[in-house]
Amino acid sequence: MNLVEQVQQNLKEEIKAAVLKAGLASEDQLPEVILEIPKEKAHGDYSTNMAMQLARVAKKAPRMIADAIVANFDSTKASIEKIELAGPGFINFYMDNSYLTELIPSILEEEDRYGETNAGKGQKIQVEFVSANPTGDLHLGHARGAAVGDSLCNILAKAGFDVSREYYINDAGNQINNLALSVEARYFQALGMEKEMPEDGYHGEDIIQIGKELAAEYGDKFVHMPEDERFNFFREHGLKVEMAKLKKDLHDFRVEFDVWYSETSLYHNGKIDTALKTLRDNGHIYEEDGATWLRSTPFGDDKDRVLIKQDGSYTYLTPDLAYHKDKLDRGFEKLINVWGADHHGYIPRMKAAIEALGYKRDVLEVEIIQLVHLFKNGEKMKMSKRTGKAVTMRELVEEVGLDATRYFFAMRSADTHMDFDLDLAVSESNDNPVYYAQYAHARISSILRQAAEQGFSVEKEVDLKQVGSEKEVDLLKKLGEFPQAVSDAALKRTPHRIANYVFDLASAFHSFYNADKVVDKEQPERTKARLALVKAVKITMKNALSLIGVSAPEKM
RNA sequence: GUCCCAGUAGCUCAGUAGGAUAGAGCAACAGUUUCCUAAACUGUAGGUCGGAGGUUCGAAUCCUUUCUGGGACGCCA
Repeated sequence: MNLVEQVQQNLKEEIKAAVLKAGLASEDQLPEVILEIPKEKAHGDYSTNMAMQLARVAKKAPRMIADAIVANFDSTKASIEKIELAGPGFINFYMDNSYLTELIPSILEEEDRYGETNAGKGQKIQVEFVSANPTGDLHLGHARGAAVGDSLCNILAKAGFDVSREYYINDAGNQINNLALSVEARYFQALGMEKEMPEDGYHGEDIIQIGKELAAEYGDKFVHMPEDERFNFFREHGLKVEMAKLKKDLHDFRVEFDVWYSETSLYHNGKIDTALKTLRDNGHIYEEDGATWLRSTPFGDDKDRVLIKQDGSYTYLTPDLAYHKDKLDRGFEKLINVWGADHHGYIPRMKAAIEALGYKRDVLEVEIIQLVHLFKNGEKMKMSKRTGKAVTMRELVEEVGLDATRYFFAMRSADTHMDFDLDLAVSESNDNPVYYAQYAHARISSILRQAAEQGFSVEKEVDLKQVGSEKEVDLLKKLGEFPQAVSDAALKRTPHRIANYVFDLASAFHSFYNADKVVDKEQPERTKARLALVKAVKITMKNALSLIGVSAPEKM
């Protein structure tokens, strides 16, 4: 438990004690003590609505209850400077904030580890994200999914979850056949021969490129090859090239996976059969119209789902549910799937399948990534995978820059539609929030460099009484909130909160910077204390930025 | 037609498990540099939280209904 949590814990205990002492409620009637940080500074550092919560139990007016609580409150045990009653019955606590300075040495000590919490209690959690078909370039929507998924994983890990990041490769099924036929067509075309693209072919630039490369390397070697042999080659080759490209693009986007899970492997290792057997044993399968169905409606699905089609092949759901069974068999207690908005309707189906397999439906959580609209010169840009004119993730990063792209995706809550303003993201002006945060880090680096030139060094043991100006206290409070922000973002699966935190911290720092001078030869003791403070900010900023995949530059 | 998501300042978005006078950035307006990076800071102005009912001490938040925008409703993946 860190310092701030400790102080909050003490305060909660004392509130509880006061309520009991005042005889307002018995131990088992006592609601959980809710502490909040008031928006308004004038309302103190913390406030509680305990008096209002107790109104029903104690059958008294909230103000009277609040009076009784305050009268029985022992201020000496909880770093309280003053208590006030306000509004309908809020109790506002003004802290003796000198304890906050203790944060400085503790952050300097923890360094990279600062912000780690035990909110996840080591729970084994698996996050599946991106999982785009290897049939073309990653585009805008995938980029958002990748940024959100990766940030979420970073945050979960920081908050004490045991996280595995996985990518489900759809390397089986129709789309891969279409990939093979598309590559084949582009290959023939590269040789100057007529060949039609398949009906559901992939028209991306990348497939044209593969065709050209094959033509250049092998000439017309494949033209004369038996058709099925040729098909197999194009299939394998297309898959190989697409996967390599996918992995590289994601790596360049600062996204790494622990497991790349092949759909095809489920066909070969019998896991689909096992899953089907389980469903059959549980009595959730029936045959009709020459197909095999999952009776999913009892588990909240709109209609039952086909698992094995008339032609004997599986639907998309079948290997996917086998994959999810495998995840659970591997011991994960919680599964998070990060899906695009177009898969929204797939959720009840998957949850039903999980329940039919004998697990609790709540082990699966789905985070939906809403659509991204790209704006340039105030105009909305169209995207379509079919025509191949989509803006790819690579193009986006090349144009906008990696840090700005990651930050822009991280700063919005994932389940709302997003307008991505290209002009703003590209601009290196004060309009751009990415640089605002990075600039704080660069500024601190600059201060530390100059302090070093003047003979100062950052020490852990400093005279903490030197720290106490209004801006310093604000900054310290922000620093202290970081672990809580991490826990919160993790438990609520809301990575954008970390981006908000980054912004708030930067704001608190810039404000401090303009009010208080750090390096001052006339005041060596205060300088040392402020250097330590500023170094703590630098550490925290870097830690927070890294959670959302944004770099922390020393210079700008 | 059914289901899901969204609707908050001119624009883009927050809003912490129902709390106090709903916040921030940009845009607008007015200021700050003999001083560690002005990619910064300080201040002013800007709102019927889509509309209407309801639940209670108290609602942007929960419930019902309605309007608007987007998405999903395959033996596609």
